[in-house]
Amino acid sequence: MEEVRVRFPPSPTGYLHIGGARTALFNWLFAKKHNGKLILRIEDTDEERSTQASIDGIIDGLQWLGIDWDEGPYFQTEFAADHIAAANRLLASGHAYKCFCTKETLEQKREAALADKREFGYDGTCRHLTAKDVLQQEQQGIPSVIRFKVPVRPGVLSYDDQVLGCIERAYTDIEDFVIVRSNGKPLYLLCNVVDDIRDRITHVLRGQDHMSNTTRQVLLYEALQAKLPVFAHMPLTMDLQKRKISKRSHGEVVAVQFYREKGFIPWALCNFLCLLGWNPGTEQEFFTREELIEAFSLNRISRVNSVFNFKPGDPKFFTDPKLIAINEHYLRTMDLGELGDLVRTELEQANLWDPAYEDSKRNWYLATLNLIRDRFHTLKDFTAAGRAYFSDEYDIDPKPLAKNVTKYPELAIWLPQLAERFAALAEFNTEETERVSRELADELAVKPGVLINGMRTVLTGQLAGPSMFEIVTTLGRDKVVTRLRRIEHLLASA
RNA sequence: GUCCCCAUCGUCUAGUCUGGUCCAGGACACCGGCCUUUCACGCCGGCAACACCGGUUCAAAUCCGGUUGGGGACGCCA
Repeated sequence: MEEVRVRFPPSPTGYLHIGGARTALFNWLFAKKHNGKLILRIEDTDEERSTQASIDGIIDGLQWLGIDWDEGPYFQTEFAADHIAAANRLLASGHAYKCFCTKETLEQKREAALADKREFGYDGTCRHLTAKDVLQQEQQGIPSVIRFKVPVRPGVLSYDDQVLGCIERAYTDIEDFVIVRSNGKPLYLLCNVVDDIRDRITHVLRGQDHMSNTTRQVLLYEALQAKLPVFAHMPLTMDLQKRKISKRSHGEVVAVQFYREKGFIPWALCNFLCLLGWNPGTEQEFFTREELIEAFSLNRISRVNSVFNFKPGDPKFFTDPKLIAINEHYLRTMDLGELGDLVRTELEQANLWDPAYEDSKRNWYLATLNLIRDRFHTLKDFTAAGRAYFSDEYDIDPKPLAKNVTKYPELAIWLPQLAERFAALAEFNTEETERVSRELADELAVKPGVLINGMRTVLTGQLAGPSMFEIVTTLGRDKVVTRLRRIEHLLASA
């Protein structure tokens, strides 16, 4: 059987956004599923808008997501000779012609047609120029573009889309499109096809926004006498207002980089993205890489555009809540060693990393992550809400401070008393610490919760957290005693 | 304006091809309850959808037609 070869061809005119990442992911899954190859091809023929920073950002984003490719990155501009040769072949075979209409003229015609609410495609002015006319114009030094000559045929052009089924379009609805600029540089429509033919691409999996390109490109394949790849157009990703998401109108929330900065687990993003416009046909929602590759298939891609559900300005839903939920799931269930590596990066960035976490304190490190990860949303929480586990310098959240500490001024005496009992304990474990805590509460005739919640606030700075006596034993006697003793300073400064 | 695509809970979606097992299932979100030393964990429960009209049929979310709605494309961008 023929080898499956797919490609991801981003244009380097901005960062990698989630729509592009999803396209890359689907291609990657398809390649893996069929033991095929994924080719990364940077389509940089738009010299004015392509930037090195974009190229770096895209590659960086793909690598972070774990989407690897088998060939490339190729750069489209390196194959300019192929594109020009193809254009000349089309010219020679009568599939294309030179057009001397100026941009200005065409623009005027377009505007006039638009104003009259008429069809505004190219009117074919230069299509029937004789060889003599062409020569004459060229001798006068009039610049020209090359246009593809859409065949005059009755009926419709059709291709079989793996997602949408049979797609048809009347030949008469397709205008003669430009394939080479007047400066001699070939355009996307042509370059893309020439490259796909050269790279022996068997399946073109891209967004539905390319559908009108596809009909024209089918014509190009035919004229170049190349075998048609299989096409599959996937639904687009929209915002809540059903607008196609874009960097320009949505900003960083649609950038892959944003999720990296916000502490998302790369595979969680992949898992979320693949569920946007695809489903396995079962109720499974979480997948390992192997499971997802196994489950993936083109015919389960949805035909309907999906909404990336985020509300700008809402801090709780700064991105799609389902993405947050999936991230939380992985945070809670993933292999502790792997989580340890991810959190290490966070701690290092926050200057909280202790090399001993890799050896002598390894067990403590992993046990602590396991204890606190249950209530966290992103990797950033380990250095924010979880800071007190890794540093003695942490802030007390004002909310629990008011609710659990300043509301009971006597805690300034009680907690140091508790500290002394902890210090005197023969065994510092969950049972013993709980026992003496309840004992003291009893003697003081207060509810244990007063002591316990006050303790949580002082020890961790947080309103919520794991079971108190798990926290106490995790932090260790020294830190607990020290922190409980200094409550007076805390209250004085509060 | 022209062409193309699409239409199930707030969101992601199952079910549509092969009509009956669907007074429509799951997940997220939301609401309520439970657990509890807290809670952002966990458990249990609830709310919530077949765009509309017509046709075919014993039977339609499912097939057909129309309407409406949404999206995409219409560049010497990719």
